Amino acid sequence: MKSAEKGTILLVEDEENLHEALKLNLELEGYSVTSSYDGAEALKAISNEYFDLIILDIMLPEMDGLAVTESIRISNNEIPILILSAKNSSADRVTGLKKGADDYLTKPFNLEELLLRVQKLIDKNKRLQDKEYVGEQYQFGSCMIDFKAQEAVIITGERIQLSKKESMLLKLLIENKNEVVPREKILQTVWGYQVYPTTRTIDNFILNFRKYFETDSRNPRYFHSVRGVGYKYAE
Amino acid sequence: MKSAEKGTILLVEDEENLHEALKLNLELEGYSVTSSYDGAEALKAISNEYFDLIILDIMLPEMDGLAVTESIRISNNEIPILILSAKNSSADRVTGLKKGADDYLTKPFNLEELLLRVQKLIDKNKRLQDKEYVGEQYQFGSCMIDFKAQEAVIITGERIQLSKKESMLLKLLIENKNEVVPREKILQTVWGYQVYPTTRTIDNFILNFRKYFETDSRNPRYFHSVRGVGYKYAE
DNA sequence: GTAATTTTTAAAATGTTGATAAAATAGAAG
DNA sequence: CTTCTATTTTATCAACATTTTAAAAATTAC
Repeated sequence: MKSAEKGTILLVEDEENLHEALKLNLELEGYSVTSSYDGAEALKAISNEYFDLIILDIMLPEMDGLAVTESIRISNNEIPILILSAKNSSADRVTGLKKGADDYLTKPFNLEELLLRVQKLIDKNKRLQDKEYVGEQYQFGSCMIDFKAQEAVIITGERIQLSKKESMLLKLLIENKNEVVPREKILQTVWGYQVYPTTRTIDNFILNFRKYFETDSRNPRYFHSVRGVGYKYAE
Repeated sequence: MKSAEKGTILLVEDEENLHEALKLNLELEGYSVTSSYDGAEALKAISNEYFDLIILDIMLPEMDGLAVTESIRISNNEIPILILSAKNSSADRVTGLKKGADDYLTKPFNLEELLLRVQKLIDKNKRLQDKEYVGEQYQFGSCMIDFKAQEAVIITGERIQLSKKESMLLKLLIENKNEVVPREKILQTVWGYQVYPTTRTIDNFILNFRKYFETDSRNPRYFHSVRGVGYKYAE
């Protein structure tokens, strides 16, 4: 079954093995993938269906990827296009970008890089379209944190205005959830210090987090200290 | 003289020749370019100026480009970042993208390609910025604002003539409702300043809004200040 | 003359420090 | 293996310093 939660992708690639491999991996990531094997087919699919992204091989039988790109842009469709190409000359990349591609990857490519770029393109475009897009919120337990509003909302309805540094530290810990973030790393990233002789400032912030978010601040469930190293946010 | 029409760029690159060459070419394209030569300097610039894009070399003295990227993203700044790097392993690109870079170019790069990617990043972001379209009228609480007529009508029937800047600031805050709008961004959008060394002008405008629209201006319900960052309109 | 900006002082919020308490850890001794 | 002790590290608190904003008045620009 297709899950379209993360977005829908049109994959245009004529080489069967690569096609299947890509499709599998994209679907594993949660995208819904539709297949095309040549340019004409792709254009047809685009005119009938909505996609969040097109992954387009440049070397296609009959109508090549650049022509497809051009055609899409001429019809005033702003769908993000990621071009795959065996060529790695910058002249080719320039041509691709000029014709209206949004990104350009050279074969052979790293799968993780492809997936990252795919996600970036889709996210950015979703935000362009969705007015009520919420990507900067994080929920755990009975708390919801809105980084854009820089506030935390407890399920009870209580709102806590976070200070800038609180928000930064919180984000850092959450982005590294289930990993210990060393004190030095915290100081470097949030405070911008290179070295600091020892300070109790971080402890105070954690203290506050526990007061805000923990039911039993003596027995923290989310904000753990790791002696000798730093702190860890865990689910 | 700098022209900022096409956008403002912070260029962070320690190698002087490359720095100058890039700067020159970007300026020829019509961008306004500000220079930084190390990471700390860059972070400082970002915190008190507004930019449309950062071009960031990854190899910098002391604090490297990745650390800078991470710091920027942790502080909830969504400015587009284009990373320049001498390394061309996909592992490095993956790291860069993961930390929050938007694009990644490998040195030596084709100038035309750089310029194309720069423009793409800026264009896309500019479109992202005009969020939710706020029509000519907007209502909240017991107030109705008519941006076209530049006036606010309270339910009591009282009419307040808004000045041009009041109207612009109001619109900016409402367009970004429930999000903190940093002072630099306000100055950039409403006043057209890229940098202004401490002014209390914005405060006074907010002060007026609170007088106009809040029942208890000491405990604002709509126009909140977020210390060290900016202001937020919340519903 | 109105709107916009700057200046000024007061007030408030935030972040830091340092002291002490509490807890965790390691090592020694039983 | 347990217990005890010494040592290190973190928790907690309250006082303090610093930074930032509120608010009003004064000045400038249009």
